Parts: sequence; C-alpha cells; structure tokens
Amino acid sequence: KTKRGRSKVKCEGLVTKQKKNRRVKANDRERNRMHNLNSALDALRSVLPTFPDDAKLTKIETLRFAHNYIWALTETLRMADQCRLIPNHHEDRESFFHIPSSCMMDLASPTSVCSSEWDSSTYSPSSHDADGHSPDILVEEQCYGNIKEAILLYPHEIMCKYCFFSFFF
DNA sequence: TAGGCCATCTGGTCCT
DNA sequence: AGGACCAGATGGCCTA
Repeated sequence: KTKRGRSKVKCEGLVTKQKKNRRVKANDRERNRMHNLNSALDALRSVLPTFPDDAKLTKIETLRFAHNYIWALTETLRMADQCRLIPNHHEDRESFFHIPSSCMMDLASPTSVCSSEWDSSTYSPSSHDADGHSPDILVEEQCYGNIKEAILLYPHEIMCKYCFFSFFF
C-alpha cells in the first residue's frame, strides 16, 4: 500500500472513531435529558392527590390527571368567588360544601378546625361581632377562606366532587 | 401471548 | 461544531 493510501485509511478510522465518540456523547445527553423529564414527571405526581394503594400513574395518566386536577381547583375557586360575591345564598354554600358520603374515601376524618369547616351549620347566621361586622360578611369571609383551605386539605374530595377520577380530557 | 408501558438508541432538524 | 429537542425503532418487562 502507498503512503497516501495508508494515511487515508488512518484518517477514515479517525473519523469513524470521532463519529462513534460523538454518538456515545449524544446518547448520554439524551439519556440525561429523559431522566430530567422523568424527574419532573415524578415531581408532578407527588403533588397530585393519590391513594397509597394506587399504582403509580403512567406518564400519560399523570399529564391528564394534572390537567383535570388544575381544572377542578380552578372551578372550585371560581365557585368560592361566586359564593363570596352572592350574599344570602346559603343553599349554594351548603350544596358546595356537601360532599356525598359515597365520595368519602379512606381518609382520616377531618379534625379540629377542619371538622367544623365541612359542617354547614358553621355558616348559619349569628349575632354581630364586637366590631359590628355583619354576620353575613363574616360568614362569607370564613366560607371563602375555608374553601381555599379545603382545597389544600381535601384534594381527594375536590377531585371526587368533580368526578375526575377518569383520566379523559 | 398480545398489548401497554418504558428506557434507550439513533438520525434528523434547529439553534447558538 | 456542538448541544437540545424530537420522533421512530427496538427490545425488555409486566399484566390480563
């Protein structure tokens, strides 16, 4: 073989080696990227309401569930705002707070402050307070705050209320 | 055993 | 040129 021929072969070998090296590095980056994506999905799973016995949500289920959950929370807040803006709609408030017993899952029952929050009797009008605030306004404020707290404390019920254990959009 | 889910590899495309 | 992103291909694992 000529000198030029040998160097050509050597050069091709070098290029192949370089290509292989680039591919290996690219694979490594891609793997890393997917791991990051999965970590983000895990983080998302961790803030979604699930039960201990539930199998881990798949990727697509996680995304759909998150979509529905956000919708349910938005809807809950919207209703809370409505409840706040429309005075004397005790019936609405009561129906909003009423969680069907069939929906009550295997959760620890509400305790202390929380237990009364789900009790509609909490919202019945009472006498004026020392500052002279109308009981209705106090009730509305309390109602609004309670709903927000309830969202944090009882995500399962919120989801259940809106029948969002189905994963369809 | 078929089907679903997943991780990984790969080549193409776009961006810096 | 190199990195990020994407979609298709492939093979492994699990479950009904």
